[in-house]
Amino acid sequence: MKLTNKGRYAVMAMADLASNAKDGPISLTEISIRQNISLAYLEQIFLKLKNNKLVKSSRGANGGYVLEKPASEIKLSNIIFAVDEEVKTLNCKKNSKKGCNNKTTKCITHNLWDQLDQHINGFFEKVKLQDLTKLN
Amino acid sequence: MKLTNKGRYAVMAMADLASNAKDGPISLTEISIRQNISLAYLEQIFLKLKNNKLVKSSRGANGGYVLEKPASEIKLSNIIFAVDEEVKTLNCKKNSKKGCNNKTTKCITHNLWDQLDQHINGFFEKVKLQDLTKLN
DNA sequence: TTTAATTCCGACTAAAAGAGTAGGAATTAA
DNA sequence: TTAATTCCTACTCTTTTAGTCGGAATTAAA
Repeated sequence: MKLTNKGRYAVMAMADLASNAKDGPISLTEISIRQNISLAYLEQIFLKLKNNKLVKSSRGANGGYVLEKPASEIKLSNIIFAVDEEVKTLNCKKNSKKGCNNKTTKCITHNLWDQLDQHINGFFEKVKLQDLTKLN
Repeated sequence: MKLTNKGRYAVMAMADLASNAKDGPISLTEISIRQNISLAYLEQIFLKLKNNKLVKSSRGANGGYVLEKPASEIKLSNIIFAVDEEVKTLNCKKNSKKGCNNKTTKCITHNLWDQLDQHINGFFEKVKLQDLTKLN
């Protein structure tokens, strides 16, 4: 599975965006200071968030980002997926015609890991960006 | 969180041990062949499993391993924990006196990641080694 | 029209973790 | 005595993570 700082930062930044919404867009500089994440790193992350249609940008002075949709409609899975590309624990060879571990059959744990994936994904599917502010 | 090949291999090996139980102990060579995991790697893994009292060893020729407890009493969390040392997704600074990201407060996602940890751990707590054979 | 603030973009790098190898010592059944 | 086996430590190669860096493009405001 991939659940790294980058994924966490993305969630933090999106939550920041949601809870500090104001009239115009919010600049990464602001978020960088509030969340203590390097600006350059945030830029990388927001590029992906933007490509995944989670935020809209305006360039130039006073530019920045806003959420593309209401926070109630953004699932955490969307965010994680956007920056980490996959939420999968399954390390079995996926694309090989053969089964796991290059044997002809699925390994004993194959279904188990599948279930775990569903379990974790389910968690991130359930929680919306909006819910985050309530957790604190 | 750490959910790596090593953890998966450990579960596979333990399941192998459970389902191929016979009169005497089972050697790592056997498991290595059946599960297609390198012998040297298995040795590393079983060292930890043994230290965590999940298996018993007998040395010398015809030696090998047996489960220390019935498969119905071994939780997957025990196995994962034994080889991966921790099941934690939380990347926030843990031991620092300060909060996450060196700020004085917990980060927005702190509780969220805590919940996720519990969610995943709950999954591994529920499943027993014995249950694995039924999944296939 | 200039300047400063900002997003955009690709390339680069250092550190850590993952995945496994290698070599040999100790033990024990046959 | 020998072969099979666990035990143990150290090493190495590769991939991933977690950023940094430099500069181009854009735009509001002075």
